[in-house]
Amino acid sequence: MGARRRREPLSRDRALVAAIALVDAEGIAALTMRRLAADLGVEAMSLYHHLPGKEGLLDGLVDAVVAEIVTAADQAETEAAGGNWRTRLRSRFLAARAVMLRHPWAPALLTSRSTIPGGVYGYYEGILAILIDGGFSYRIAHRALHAFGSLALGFAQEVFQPAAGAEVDADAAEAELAALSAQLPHLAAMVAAELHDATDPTLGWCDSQTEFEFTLDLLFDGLEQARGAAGPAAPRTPA
Amino acid sequence: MGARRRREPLSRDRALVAAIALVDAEGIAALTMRRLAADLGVEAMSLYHHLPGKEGLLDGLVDAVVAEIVTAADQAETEAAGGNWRTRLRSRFLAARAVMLRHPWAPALLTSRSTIPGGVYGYYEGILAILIDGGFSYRIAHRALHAFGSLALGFAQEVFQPAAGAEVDADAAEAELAALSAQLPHLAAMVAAELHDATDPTLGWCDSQTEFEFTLDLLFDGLEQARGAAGPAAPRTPA
DNA sequence: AGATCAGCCTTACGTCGTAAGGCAACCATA
DNA sequence: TATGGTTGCCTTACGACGTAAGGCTGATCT
Repeated sequence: MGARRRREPLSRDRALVAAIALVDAEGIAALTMRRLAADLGVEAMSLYHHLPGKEGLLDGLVDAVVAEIVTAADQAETEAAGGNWRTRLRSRFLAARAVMLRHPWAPALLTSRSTIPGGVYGYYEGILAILIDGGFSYRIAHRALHAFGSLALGFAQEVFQPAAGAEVDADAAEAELAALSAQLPHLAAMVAAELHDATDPTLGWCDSQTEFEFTLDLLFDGLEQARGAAGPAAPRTPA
Repeated sequence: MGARRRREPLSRDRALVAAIALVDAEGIAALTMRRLAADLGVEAMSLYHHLPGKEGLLDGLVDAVVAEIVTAADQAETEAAGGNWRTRLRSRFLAARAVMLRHPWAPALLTSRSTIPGGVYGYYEGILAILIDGGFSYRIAHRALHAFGSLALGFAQEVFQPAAGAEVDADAAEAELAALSAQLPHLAAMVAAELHDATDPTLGWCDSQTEFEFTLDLLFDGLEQARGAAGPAAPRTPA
């Protein structure tokens, strides 16, 4: 209280909130020190009193996303309490995925960072606890963590994402694939067979909920088999 | 033959070869139009007579890597001819992985591009052919492709890569984890249990051959189960 | 010999991250 | 109330980046 300040003073938190809003709206490329400052009604260099540079800003974004994941996942698992390990892990991963869908820039940012955000340790601790509680050895649980990979944080490795805003040339891509069907018969046949509900006919056209959950179940099935054994059913093929 | 030219003329190929050499040696951040030109004994703008800008250069790098993968994978599968679908896919994926190990910058570059390199269509056609030949439906084969994700191109989704050159603080990290063991008991226990042969004790410490193959086998096991069925063993958990 | 042209260079612009230092409003103290 | 420090923001400036526009040079062709 008291007389209001001439303007709300800057702070690390205010900067991060504005940065997330900016990146959600216009993509990671729009996040510039100058632009962020402008959005805050301030000059670029003022940000340096609250953030240790651009890299620090990006680290802050990552920390924020991880925190959002942890919150969502904890809540989701609370709601799914009492289930078996599959159900509980599913709840966590799908909650994480919901966060990622809100922040499409997050996967690329996460995978580009070279420092591990502090929050993920706790997150993995939670996953690990579920696995151990589910009867897995530390050995298998460790490998399971690796196998989950980015799925644990809510996103699939979409090796080639089709760029936002290229949706209208559906029949153009279809024609292209038809032209290639001579050299790529299986691919053309598969796309033809699968093109019933998909609207975006590129190779990366369906990181849908279905694909995400299918992969998850595939891994869970494999893990279930491996739970007591030394490894997967056929860990080695003869050389 | 004839009198040697004053200097070897520039070309798209020479530029790409130099770019790959530069990036292999000093990382993707060192790849600058000016720097690349300097390596070629030329001015930056000269590159624009052979390449359509920086993005085009990166596209060229991606195409080159994909071509290398395709070559290696084709050869590997030839050597493994006659095997079952698992063996043949394994050969391809492990060959791709060998390529990635030669170009550590490739995964990040691949996942950051928004256009699909032309060569991957043929690559996926080959994988698809193996799956169909192995008795899978187009439906399951399609989902398998998604499930493989980046594994098909030879790299695991290493969400947090520990930055090159941070190897010496092994016991520092160990001490840190020991300090955290109170709050992260399972994680600490797992690391302690698994820290027999690993030398780089961070969360991302082991994208080793073992983890890669384990994940692969996990997926193969799951797929084997799903081959005739409509999906994984327990595709849905009760809501 | 003169014209054409590919290949390379020079110069310059706008944008980026950020180092260095200035200035004005606030607070505690006397 | 005067004073001196501190905090918070701004101004200016530098070097690096990608690249647009246009100039020069030497090989090739008629």
